[in-house]
Amino acid sequence: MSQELTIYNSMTRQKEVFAPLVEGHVGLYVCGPTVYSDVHLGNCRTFTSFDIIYRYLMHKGYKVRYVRNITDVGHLTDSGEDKLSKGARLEKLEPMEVAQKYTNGFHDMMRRFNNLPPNIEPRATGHIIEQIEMVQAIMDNGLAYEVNGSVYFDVEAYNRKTEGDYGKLSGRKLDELLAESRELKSQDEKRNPSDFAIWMNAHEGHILRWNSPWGEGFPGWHLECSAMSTKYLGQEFDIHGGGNDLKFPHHENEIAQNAGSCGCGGARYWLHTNMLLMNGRKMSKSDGNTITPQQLFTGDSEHVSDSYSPMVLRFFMLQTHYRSTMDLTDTALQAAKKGYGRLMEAWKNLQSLEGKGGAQNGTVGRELEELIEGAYAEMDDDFNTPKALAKVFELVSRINALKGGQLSLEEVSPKTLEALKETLGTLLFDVFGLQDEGVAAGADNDALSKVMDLVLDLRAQARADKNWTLSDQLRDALKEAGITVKDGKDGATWTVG
RNA sequence: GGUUGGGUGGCCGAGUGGCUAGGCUCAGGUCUGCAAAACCUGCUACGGCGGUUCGAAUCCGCUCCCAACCUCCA
Repeated sequence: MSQELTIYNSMTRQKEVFAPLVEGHVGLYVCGPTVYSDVHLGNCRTFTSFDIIYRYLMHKGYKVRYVRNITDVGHLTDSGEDKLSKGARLEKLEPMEVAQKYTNGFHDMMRRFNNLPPNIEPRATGHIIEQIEMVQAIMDNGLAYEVNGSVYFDVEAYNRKTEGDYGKLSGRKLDELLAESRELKSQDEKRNPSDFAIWMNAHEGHILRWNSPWGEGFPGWHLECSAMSTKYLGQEFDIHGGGNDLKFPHHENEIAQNAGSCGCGGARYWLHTNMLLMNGRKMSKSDGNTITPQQLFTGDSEHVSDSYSPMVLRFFMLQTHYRSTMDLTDTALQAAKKGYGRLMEAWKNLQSLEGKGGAQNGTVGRELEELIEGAYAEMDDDFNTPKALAKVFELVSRINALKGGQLSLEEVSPKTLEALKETLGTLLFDVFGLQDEGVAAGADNDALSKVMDLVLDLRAQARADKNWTLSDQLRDALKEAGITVKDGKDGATWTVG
């Protein structure tokens, strides 16, 4: 499994063979949330995508340093108020309380989706000094100017110096941007509309403020990512990720700040996840086309007919490539719920199988090996989880057929079957990050297990007596209680939910 | 208007110049006391119009439509 990994680089707009700066190590930076309100589903999708990427890189044997920041200052609303300050005002809390509250909520949600924590989770407010130093470095290079205690990045000067680099990530040309934005807004302090604040003067009443060479103020949005990625991953590092909507201006400005402060390259591979849509349109809090993760878990929303657990959602995300838009609809979620259930069922079935063939595999054994290898190979192609999952489902059919007797275990060597248990388990749980929710829901509950053994014994007796009325009554009553009974060749099995 | 990415079977969703993923749904079948599950079979699609090619859903051109970004957003 030491194949080449190819990654789609947004900067070059093509797939490239991944080669880290330092052999065996990967520096991964992902733009984290601004913690001024509850996480929304789009965040969950993005961070789950990167979680799978993180997991796969580790699976490939890389030692990964995964840095994902928390933005808790500098991010302004339309009206120019800091998002954290606004939250503090509305909720009558300290800004740091707001940040902590939503950081906690964010962490909790990440855990529910079974996303691994990053190795470093730096906060913008914890890196004011680094940001001030970066502002200073940019000024020293003549690429920023101060006006009334605020410092602006001089985009035009930067673009001249780098011979037109500004906008290269998002495909924008500065002169076109200028023509556009001139009419939109006149921000008096800027020399140019496309310039952006890297340090902002704190007006009276602005709570978040720090001393700086330019007076009391606070860092501009964009700057924290440049400063913190540099601090923890270096002036040049491997992968930078984030949502598609951050390409411009956030990432474009980050690049400018990195290059503008040290003349260095920053990230070598840029990865962007695509948007989550609902019913064909972007999810947006402002226009009501939105649903919270919590609402999906409980099914309490006009947009869904059923509840969908975190793992059903994770499975749903796996079915779409991270660079494609993902359209959330009730029917699609229904399909995911079914598919996830079938996958977990097959996983359980696999555990009960023993290869009965000789050392040499028959056709079925060889197919099993090819399919699981194929699944891993798909992951090497820009983390193609939908294709990998397709291979897995071909395995599901084989596994179920072996279990059901439609395919013969004589065709599978014990060695192959044992290896499959190992490699499929690794793929499903370590790489995809799925969890078997059915287990958590009761099968490992000792008391319930014993009760169920008893009930099913009684029912088996009734069935042996051809007392169909009683056996059906038991089955129906259990169904009512949320327990599904299935009669198989070797007796009945049961599942919760 | 500019930028970026799309338009695939009933729904979702991959994908490659020819060998027609996968999930869900639906129909038929096997199995079963029944049911469920499972397995098998079927539903053979690529927005429109041209072009390149022996051959294109896949390459090129034009056109229509959609989404995101350009303003806070993963």
